[in-house]
This record gives sequence, structure tokens and C-alpha cells, in this order.
Amino acid sequence: MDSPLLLDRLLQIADLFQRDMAREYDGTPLSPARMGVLWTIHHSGPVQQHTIAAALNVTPRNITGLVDALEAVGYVERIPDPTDRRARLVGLTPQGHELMERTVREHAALNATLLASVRAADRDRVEVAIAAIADRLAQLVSEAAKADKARAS
Amino acid sequence: MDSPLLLDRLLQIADLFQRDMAREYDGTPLSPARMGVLWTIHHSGPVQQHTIAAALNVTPRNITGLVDALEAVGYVERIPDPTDRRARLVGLTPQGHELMERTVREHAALNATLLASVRAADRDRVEVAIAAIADRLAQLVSEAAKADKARAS
DNA sequence: TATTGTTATACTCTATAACTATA
DNA sequence: TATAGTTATAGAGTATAACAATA
Repeated sequence: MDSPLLLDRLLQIADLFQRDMAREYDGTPLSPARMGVLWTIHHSGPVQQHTIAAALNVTPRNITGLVDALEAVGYVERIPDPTDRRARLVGLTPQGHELMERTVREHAALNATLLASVRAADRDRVEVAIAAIADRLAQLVSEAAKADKARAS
Repeated sequence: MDSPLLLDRLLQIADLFQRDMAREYDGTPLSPARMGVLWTIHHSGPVQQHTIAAALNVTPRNITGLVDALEAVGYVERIPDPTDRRARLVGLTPQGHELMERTVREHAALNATLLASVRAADRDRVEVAIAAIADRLAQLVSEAAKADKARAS
């Protein structure tokens, strides 16, 4: 009897997150890509658009569209960068701050719910293990990307 | 000191999978969506397109395009359904079978690598815990989707 | 009537390339 | 020259709606 691999379970979790976000944002002006922009600004404060592009690993052209949409519905605003007249800083509006604070609270609640499904005696070990898996995977992905770049040259 | 939540680590893993797949399929005729079709057929054998659509939770219209692309590069073929002249069964070609077998082997190797980053004594407990988290999350997503549907009526 | 798959159309996210304003 | 951001254009994935063929 094949029990699913650990990897299959992790892929299942990834798929469930994606599906749930798509459902949650359906009918709203938000989307996973737009939330990515909001998270970046939430963590860093007002930033130039090319910084957001680098953080999300997409082209600056993309950020133009995402910020346009977020600005149109009032979650972010572009303000002139006092140190560089080419650039504009993107910051959260009060409405954007409120959204992100609510989202942080929802994350904490979901975190608690998921952790509750793990035996109390195992929780610390499981948290350590999942962090180790994430770090190992990040390392593998980074190495693969580097190898790709080397091959392209 | 905020250590990242378990949830943040799981979201990070989800993002890394997504990023790595995008990188891996870059420059090939494959993509995450097309691989989804191939996995479905790999697990079930030749199936009607609307069955694939239901399995992936997308519209049948989508499957037309994905199967068109996979057929054009030789991974799948459409054959008449002997039991229903409206439908066509989509099955893997020998080339498609070979691709999926290779992919299964790569998954097993990645699974072993990730598991190796967990302390040997904790592995069983971690596998059980991640399975429990995945099941709990699946339950939450399913309930949320049901609540949405009820609200829409 | 209902179902299977397609054509037609549109929206989001993504990319590259060419351009502007500034550094 | 190089950088920050935009306009122009294109491709993939998704959706709805209307339609053909068949059940």
C-alpha cells in the first residue's frame, strides 16, 4: 500500500492554500499577486516599485499594473520619492493598513487551528522539522536557479 | 522576537514549489497546469475531458486548451470514447508515460532529500503531523467553499 | 432536456522591448 | 551611461456564454 509521500502532502498543502486564496479573493479587488505587493509594503514600509519587483521576483512592468489596481481601490498610494525624482514610493493607505492588520490576525487564527491538529507533545519538534524542510528546499531551489544561470552563459 | 509562524513556513514551502516548477518548466512545452492534466491521466488512465476538469476544479473549456497543447507536443492523444460518441478519451502516449515515470522518480528523490533534513528519530511523528495538518486544512477549505455556496443562494 | 466539447470573448498575471525622465 | 517607471505588445491560464453533436 503506497501511503502518500511527505512531498505529496506538502504539495497538497500548497495546492489548498492556492485554492483557498483564489476562493477568498473571488469577487473582491484582491488577488494573490496583489496581496504579495501589500505584504511587501506591510513589512518594509513605503518602497520604490523596483524594490517590490525584486522582492517578488517579477519584472518592474508587472508592479506597475498591480500598484495601479491597488491604488484604484484605495489600498496603496504613490507618493514622490524626496531623494529621487524618477521614483515614487508606494505606501499603504489607512484602509490598506487596516486590511493588513486584519489579515495578520486571520493568519494567526489559522496558524493556531492547524497547530491544534498536531499532538501537543510533538508541536515543538514538528515546527522545527518544517522549518528545516523549508530551509532545505529554499537551498535546493536557489542552487537549481544558479545552475540554470550558469548553463545559460 | 517573532519567530515565523508554522503557517508562514508552510506558505514559504508552497511558494518555493511554485517558483521551482516555473523555473523547471521554463523553455519547455510543460507548465504547472499542463502537468496537472498529465498527473490526472497518469493516476486514472484514459479519461473524458470533463472528468479532468472536475479533478482540477477548472472549467471544461480550459481542458480543451491544455489538452490541445499537450497533444501538439506528443504527450497525450485523444481517442474516440467507444461508449459515448460525444466524448473523447485523453490518454498518455508512450512519450507521456515516460515523462511521468521520470517525474515520479524525481519526486521520490526530492522526498528523500527533504526527509533527510529532519532528525531521524522525529521522522515518523513529522510525517503523521504533516498529514494531519493537510487533512485539517482540506477540511477547512472545503467548509469555506460550502459556506460560500450557501451564501450565494 | 441534459451533457460533452468547442468557438468566441475577456480578464489577470506574466514577459520582453522600446521609450521618458532623471541620476 | 545607467536606473525608475511607463507604454506597447504578446502569451498562458482562467472564466462565461453560446453553440453543435449526441445522449
